[in-house]
Amino acid sequence: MLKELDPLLHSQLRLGVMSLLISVDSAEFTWLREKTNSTAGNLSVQLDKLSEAGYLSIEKSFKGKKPLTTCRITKKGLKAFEEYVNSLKDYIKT
Amino acid sequence: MLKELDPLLHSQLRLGVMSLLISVDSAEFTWLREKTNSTAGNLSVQLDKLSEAGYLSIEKSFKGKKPLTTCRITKKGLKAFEEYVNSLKDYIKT
DNA sequence: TAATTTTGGTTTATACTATAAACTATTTTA
DNA sequence: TAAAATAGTTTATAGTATAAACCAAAATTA
Repeated sequence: MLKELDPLLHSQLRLGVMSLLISVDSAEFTWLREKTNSTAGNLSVQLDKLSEAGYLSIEKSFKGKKPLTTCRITKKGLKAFEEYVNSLKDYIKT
Repeated sequence: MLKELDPLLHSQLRLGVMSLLISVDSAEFTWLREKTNSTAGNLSVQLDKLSEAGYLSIEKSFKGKKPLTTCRITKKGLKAFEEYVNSLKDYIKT
């Protein structure tokens, strides 16, 4: 029987964000936006969802005088990501 | 830059169906329903979508006196699946 | 044999989701 | 100082996944 896929991660943009975050210490909102090629609004919403789930932490500060949103994957997020990938493998092994 | 993920395949149930279909010659509705652990209604809708996209073919016949829906992946479907998996790899390589 | 349940689905209503458009506040530029 | 750019957030909407409701026939049961 095929496993369930964490619906929070089974979304192109959120998965992209998590994927990017696992390979860096932290990432700025604007960088994530560029890398995922998403709109700011969509990214903002999806970051909130991941944050509320405890999959990433968001820190709001300033870079000079401009707002700066910094994201970091959490332990919980990493675990969820790994589990998701693991479940997904059943679906994509050809 | 992360690639687009074919939205038709980026759905748990549809991906599950396609995943099952690549390893068999053909599959009956009821078998797909059991394997994916889905409701008949949901499966019916998702099969229609895959069929309309040309990703699978649906043949309706009778097994004895009972209706029988048989599904087969198409060449187009196989190609789309392979492309999806390929794109997905960028997201999940850890 | 009449009523009930099961089988094998389809159609449809609804709740949820992703997404972009509209907006805010500040800063930079012309 | 007016206009445009930056760095986002909020919100409206279109699209999607899903199950509930439904249908017809067959099988079972009483």
